Order: sequence, then structure tokens, then C-alpha cells
Amino acid sequence: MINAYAITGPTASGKTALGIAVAKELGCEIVSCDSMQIYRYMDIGTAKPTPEERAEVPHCLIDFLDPGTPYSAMDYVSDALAAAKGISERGKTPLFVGGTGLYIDSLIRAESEDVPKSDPAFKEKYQALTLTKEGREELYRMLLAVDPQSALSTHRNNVRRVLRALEIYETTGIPKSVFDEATKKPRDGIRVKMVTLDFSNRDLLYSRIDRRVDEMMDCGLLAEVERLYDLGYLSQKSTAAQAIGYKELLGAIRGETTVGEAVEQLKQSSRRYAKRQLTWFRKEPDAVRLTVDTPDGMMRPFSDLVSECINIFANNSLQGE
RNA sequence: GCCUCUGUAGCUCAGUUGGUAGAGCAGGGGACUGAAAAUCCCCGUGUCGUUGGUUCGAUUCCGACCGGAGGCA
Repeated sequence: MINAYAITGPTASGKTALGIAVAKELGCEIVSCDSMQIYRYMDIGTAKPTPEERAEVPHCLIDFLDPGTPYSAMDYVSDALAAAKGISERGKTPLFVGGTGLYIDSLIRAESEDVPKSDPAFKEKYQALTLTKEGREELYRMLLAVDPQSALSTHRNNVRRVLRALEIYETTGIPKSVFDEATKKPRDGIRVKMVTLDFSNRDLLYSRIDRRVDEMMDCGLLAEVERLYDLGYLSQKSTAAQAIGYKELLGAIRGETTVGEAVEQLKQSSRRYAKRQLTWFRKEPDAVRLTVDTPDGMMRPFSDLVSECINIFANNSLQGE
């Protein structure tokens, strides 16, 4: 049994600094849980921990792929489990830090064996149908016919999910809803105590996001995006091209918008992303919520957050144990 | 000082031939297991600037006042 900790929360909530401080106190090594920090060259825009920060505490699952290399939640699970195992065997505790909710959940919850990999060729096959409303309706009807349970829990407009469910049925003959049953249980072999950072005052979160974007621009985000563009990493299908910050500034580099407009869009995309993250983490059944701000709209003292987080991790009488 | 235009949701504006109002954006809520920083769903009550008048009834018509923009002096 691997015992591990996790710190999650929306972008700009202070996960990175808190994680490092807690890791130093508790003798942890950090396993990143971020779908974009895995890529090299995307440093400023992903708010990747700096080399100095990474020198303080070992980090893994950062900076190990070229942008555009396909990577999935299941790739993350196997990489993260391997990393956690290694840390655990060295007598340390893995501390997962990051904001990619799907990755964390996939790691924590059980998975069904035999779920087929996602195959790009399958998407190609139905590409034409996804382009029209009639085609999308047809895809949905196909799913309804073979896997009504998944169809009913998936909106007909959500083409990605409809396609994925269809793919699973076509390749296995078994409805996706059957495989999904397995994910309701916790994963064997690992137990994760999770703290999610939360704000009582969202205006504070949003002003932190706005300020951080300005700081990223001051640190040369535009040049970073230009470099990725020149290296050819921001093509249509690339993961990097869908990353917040990169996709907005790409428009400015191409002359479609001004840099000022792109920065405003970037801020807004980040705010919306943070909101989605809050929605996700709010629903984590066993996570302990750590409110990082005070009622009058200030961040709580960092040392208080560190000690409170440590207390939560050290407390063995959590629910379900 | 006079004239014209204008004041409706956080913002930009529609609209009501008089029966207390609706779009876009912003914002809020939610879903989510092999693309997830992705993808998708749901949500619009606001002293219709203030105050008198006409009217069964005014946000709508009339007057005055207050704020804003422009023009003439």
C-alpha cells in the first residue's frame, strides 16, 4: 500500500509554493499532476515550478515530453503510479500537486482493465459526421442504440464523449457504461489524502489570476510562445496549441488580434478554467477543503496554510479510515 | 445661458402603437475516466435616472429636476 498526499486547487491558488513547503516539512517528493507542465519549453505560461524550486524538493512528471506528444489520463496514471512507487520505496511520501482534476481522479479511483485505448483513426472515421448537426444527431442515435446508459448521461452535443463511448462499444462490444462501473471504487494499492485549496472570495482568485498573467507577460511569455511557434509545436492538433496562454497569444503572433486583446482573452480563459477546476474539486468526496483567504479578501499567512495542510495530512482519523 | 441627443441587467444596447421588459458580452451553477488548460449542458427581477402630471393603469405620453454627450453663444 502506497500512502500519498495530494494538493489540488484552481490555477493561481498557490499550490506550487504550498506543496514545496509541505514537502520539505514532511519529507515528501512531489509528483506533478498537470497536463501541460509535462511538456518541455512551456515554462512561463504553465507556471511551471522554477529550477530553483525544483532544486528544493525533487519533482517528477514535469518537462519530460516535447509539446505535441500525445499523452492521456491513462498514460499519466501509469507514470504517476510508477513514480509514487519509487518514492515510496525510498522511504519518502509522494505528494501529488496539480490542478488537472481528471488526472488525479483517474489515479485515485479504480480503473477497468481492457478499456481500449483511444485511437485517432476512429475519430478520423467519423470526422465528417461531426461537422454537421445532422451528423452529430446520427452519432448520438448510434450510441443510443448500443449503449443507452452512456447516451443518456452524455449530452448529444458533446461529440467527443459520444465518439469515445461509440469507440469503446465498437472495439469491444461492451458498453462504456459497464467499464465505468469500476471507477466508482478507490484504486487498490494506493491511498491518497487530498487537500483542495479554495477561496471564499472569488474576486481575490480572479485578481491573482490577472496579476499573474501580467507577470507572465513581463517574464517573456510572448517570446516563449513565438519560440514554440517557430519550432512548429503550435500546429492545429498539438496539445500545446490548446493550452491557455499559448492559444491566445498565437492569435496575436499571427496578427489576428493585438497583444493587448490576447492578454485580456488569456485572463478570461484562465478565470473560466479556474471556475471549472473549482467545480471539479468541490465534488471530490474525500478531499479536505483548505480555504486560503480571509473574509476580508486577503490571503491567509502562508505559514498558517502550511501548518494547517500538514495537520490535515497528519490526521489519521479521516473519514472512511 | 440656449438648443439637440441621451439615461433600461455588472457592461453595450433592444423594446414596450401605455398593461411593470430581453439580447449579446461579463458573471454564476453543473457534467466529466485513454484529447481534460479539452469538450459540453443549464441559468436573465432589473427602484426601466428622480419627481410631479395625464390615465383605470406610465418604464412607455407631458412637465420639471438631476447626470452624461454634442452643438450654438
